[in-house]
Amino acid sequence: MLDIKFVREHTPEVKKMLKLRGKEIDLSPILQLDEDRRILLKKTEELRTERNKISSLKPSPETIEQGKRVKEEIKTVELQLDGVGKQLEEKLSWLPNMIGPDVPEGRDESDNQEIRRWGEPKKFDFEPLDHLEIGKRLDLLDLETAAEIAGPRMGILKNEAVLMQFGLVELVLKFLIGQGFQPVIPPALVKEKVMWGAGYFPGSRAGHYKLEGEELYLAGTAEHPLSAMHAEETIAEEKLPLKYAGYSTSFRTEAGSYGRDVRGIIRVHQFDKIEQFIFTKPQDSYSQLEKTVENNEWLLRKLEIPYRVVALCSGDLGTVAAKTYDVEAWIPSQKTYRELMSASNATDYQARRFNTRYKTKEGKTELVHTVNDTASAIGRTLVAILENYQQKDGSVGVPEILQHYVGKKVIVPK
RNA sequence: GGCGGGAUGGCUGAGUGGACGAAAGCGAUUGUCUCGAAAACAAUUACCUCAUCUUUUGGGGUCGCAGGUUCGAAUCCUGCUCCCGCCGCCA
Repeated sequence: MLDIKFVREHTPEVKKMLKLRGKEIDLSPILQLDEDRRILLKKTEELRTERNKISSLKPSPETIEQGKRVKEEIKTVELQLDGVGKQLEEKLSWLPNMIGPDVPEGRDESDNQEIRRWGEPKKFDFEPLDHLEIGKRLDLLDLETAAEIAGPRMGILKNEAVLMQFGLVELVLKFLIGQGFQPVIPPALVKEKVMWGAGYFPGSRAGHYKLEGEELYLAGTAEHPLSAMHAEETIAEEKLPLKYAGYSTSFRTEAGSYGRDVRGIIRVHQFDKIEQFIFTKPQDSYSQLEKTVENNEWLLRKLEIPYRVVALCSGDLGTVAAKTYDVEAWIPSQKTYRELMSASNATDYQARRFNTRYKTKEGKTELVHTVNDTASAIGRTLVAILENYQQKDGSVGVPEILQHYVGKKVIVPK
């Protein structure tokens, strides 16, 4: 969420941000509500001052009579103030974050800017199969049975794919622990206020599952519970940055993605993921963002999967993100790079909603910044491995770093 | 799921209608003392917010949360949340 004071004092910049993001939100109702609220606040406080004065006097029939009158007035004004305040917050919570420095301007995905590439896409002397076909032939993936059990966009991982998943989890967690991250398995069910605080509500409500009869949602990513870990807290400066590596199953309705990535497990309702989440001092958030991306690159290099790093343009940026890098792996069957990881600096947008602050050495309390990045979206990582390591005879090589987890160098048809 | 107990400042904990933003102790910070430290003594020690002549002054709010009663609520009433204990169930 943006600071209303900031919106008031930097209205032209906020308008420019909305334009760059391609959002059509009219600021005038927000500014009007803000003004109304401040007038009502002043009025309320004046009346309260009066009440406090009266009630500090010795009670007499006159003062009690006066107090009764003031009480009624306060009631009316407070009711108005409350109403205006709620409207303001509702409207304000739809505004996306300000755009960070060096974010390329653009309308959509096609304007994203490639930052760097690593590795050469492998030349196959045969037509490479897609991961679903490979998974079927090697008995690693079963989407038909999954569909019977749970409907479309679901998957069953089997055999070596399962071993690879656990291998990846261990590999990535150990690496991140070495980088100062605390491993965490957070709840996959979260309260509405968590979804709101993380910045996904109200905007992305439709993308998430709500539990019948409960005020709980299935987390769409470990980012949701992790972002709330220090809500309503003031963290000591020397504890920052606080770095968490959260492992969690993630759930997405994928509403609005009809027809996209329908084959295989690139886009499914349920997947497992390790997420990097960092609470940091404001001045360090952009450098932390770069570091998380380096961690992504470490993994893909270890797996020897060609990738590129892309900076999202203003129009493709998510609501909470001031800046986002996507790390995309080469997918041979699609002859293109596909998003595996996504790193964002949310600056103080989430911290303001959660009221997560830190105390500086000078004794001032300020909002922290939050940075989040996939460490490994395991399903998609498996896709990249299967496709890039496939061989002409139908077998799939196991990346060297995972061989000891899988117990073999090559997966052959059973 | 049932029954019982609880929630007050960084911590422990007092406070059952007005003088309470809140006793006392601990902790922390500063000072005196000391070569230095400890001890002792003294002082300071929550946060949010609005306005302002913006290292100033004044106002408002905050005792788990939300309502209510009252001229006046940490204190009374209602609902909720969370924590602790016992029983039940259970991986």
